[in-house]
Amino acid sequence: MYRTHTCGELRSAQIGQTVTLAGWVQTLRKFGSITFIDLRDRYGITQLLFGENLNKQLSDQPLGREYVLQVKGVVTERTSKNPQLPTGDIEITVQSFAILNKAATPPFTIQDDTDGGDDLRMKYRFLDLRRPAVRKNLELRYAVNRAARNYLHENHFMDLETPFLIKSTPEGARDFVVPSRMNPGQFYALPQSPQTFKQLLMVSGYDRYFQVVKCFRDEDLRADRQPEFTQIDCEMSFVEQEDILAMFEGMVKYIFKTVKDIDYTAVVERMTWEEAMWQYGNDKPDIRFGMKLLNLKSAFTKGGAITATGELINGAGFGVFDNAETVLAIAVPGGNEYTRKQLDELTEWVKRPQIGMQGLVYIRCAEDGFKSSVDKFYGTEKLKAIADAAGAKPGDLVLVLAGREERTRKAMSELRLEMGKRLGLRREDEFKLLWVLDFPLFEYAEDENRWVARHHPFTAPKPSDIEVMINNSPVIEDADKYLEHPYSHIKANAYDMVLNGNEIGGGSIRIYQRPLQEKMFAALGMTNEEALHKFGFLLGAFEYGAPPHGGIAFGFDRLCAILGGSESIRDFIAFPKNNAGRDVMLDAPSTIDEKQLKELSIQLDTSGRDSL
RNA sequence: GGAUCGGUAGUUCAGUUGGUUAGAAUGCCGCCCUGUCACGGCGGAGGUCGCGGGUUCGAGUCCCGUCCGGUCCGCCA
Repeated sequence: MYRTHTCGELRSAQIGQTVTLAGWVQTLRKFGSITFIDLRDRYGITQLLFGENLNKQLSDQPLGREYVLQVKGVVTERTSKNPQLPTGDIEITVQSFAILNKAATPPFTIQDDTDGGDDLRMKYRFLDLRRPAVRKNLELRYAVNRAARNYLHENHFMDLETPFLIKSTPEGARDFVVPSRMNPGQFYALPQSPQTFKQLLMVSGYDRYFQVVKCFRDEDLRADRQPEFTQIDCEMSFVEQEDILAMFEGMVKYIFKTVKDIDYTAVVERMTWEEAMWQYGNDKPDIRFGMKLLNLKSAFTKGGAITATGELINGAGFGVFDNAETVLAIAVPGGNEYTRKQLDELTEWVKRPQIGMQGLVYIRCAEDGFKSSVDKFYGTEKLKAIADAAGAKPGDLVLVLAGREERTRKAMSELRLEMGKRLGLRREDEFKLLWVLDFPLFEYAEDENRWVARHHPFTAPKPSDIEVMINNSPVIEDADKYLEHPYSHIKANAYDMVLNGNEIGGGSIRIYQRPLQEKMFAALGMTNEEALHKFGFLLGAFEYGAPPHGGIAFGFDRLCAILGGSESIRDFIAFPKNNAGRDVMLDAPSTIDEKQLKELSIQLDTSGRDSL
């Protein structure tokens, strides 16, 4: 037996017991004739004491950090206890030991505040994973996984596996493809999600399905985006949107309770997509704080939300604002304190290429008046009108951006988040859920002059919009006036779950009737033949009694990262890829040899590349 | 495809307007130490300043190119 206990479990209750431990050497502290060793495993650290009798034997052989050590000894009360360690009241007085394996000096220290950079950590990920901080993340991941499974199991969902080698249907993200040796010149694709399979399972009568499943998308990476990632993928039959929302806010609340011991008793807020875009400039608003966007000049929704004061402003000789397509403002609470230098810095911030604004107008609102960057142009009256319209109180700072609609809205959304961050309003330990509902079904793709599915092509329109879809041709006669096409107003029976400004889940009620699904494919510009070739199996299945159904998929990695208080999902994945989609430990992807290529009937086009 | 920040000892970093032998901390090696737990003390080894080119009497420092990494935009139904 290698061990009787782990390195994390012994307490003063076990004093006097003879135990055997095995683990890794965290540190050695030598004092001439005695030596302390901290022995580490997954469960914790236990101090070992090597007395005079063993010290010579210990010094006679090489022993260093990360050596694998087995010791037998007696649990002893420490003369000086360490309150920082759960096992700090005791130590093991070692009677005999064995070095189970040597270890080279690790390139970085195995501790929470490691001295290793990301690149190095990824190259030696197996060492990085020994660090308690990383281990905690993976433990959290497992806890979330387990909680989700428990909840879904209790609610009669069945975990069913779906294939990874499937058919490429490029619509949306790029597919990863896998060549088929037995079918020369043909390729499988790795699934971007098990979407069609779970719908087929509904047709088959497995009315509650789930899977914690890998999905693959060949797109550029981000801190919160990996080419292979994990979804909690779910589907239900005989449900309406309301049933799905109830079931899955239940799941997320259950996860909160189980994993974080948070009683999320509040009602999960809801907002339409249009409200989200209007009030936050963003389809996944962070509602932990206010600072809503105010449209001083509405081009966004037709005349809808201009306040009485706003109307006063509109077109009343406001210079740059008059010519701008959109003028947006936020009121930053307490922002009056901002110095000129800070405001200049903020102006530079919005002028960065990533934000891309020309400038930033500010109005400091003090008790005794207004001070702004546009004093030259506007009198107190107009400044007051803007401040009032933005809902600013004395002591606040009004920030105004103007320009092209889409860019300005996006920039203001970013600015709002940045200000929220600077003011400490985005607390890591505060969690706010939100459903965003009523997304548009279609998005206009300028470069192709056609409609694309905003969610995916299996999403059902709102029942009230089905007629509009069936009775109108998808053809866009005048590209400039796509907004006037009836299709641009069709709403989807789709929903996103947003947590602290991150989309953690998204889904929809699906189309389950062949004619509507065919109409959808046609609306996306597919010919009948194409539709049959790509999705004939699904259309066929819909002929054999497909039940009404819908579902949702949660971004598992992202959910874990947010619950763990991190922006990056990499530390919640045991073996992640780097920015360029590489596994630096394996050095993958890599070339394959001629023989493999030949078997796969693949010829590389090396023209225009450096020869290898 | 684009923007931006970074690359100097095993590691994390500092390195001034271009100027003598490129530093610190930590890690590593050796010696000393019986109560440490970030142990301590003394000593030591350790550098292709990412790579290539250029400017200069002289380049870690300036310029050009390139590679690698981080973050972001585009992209991600």
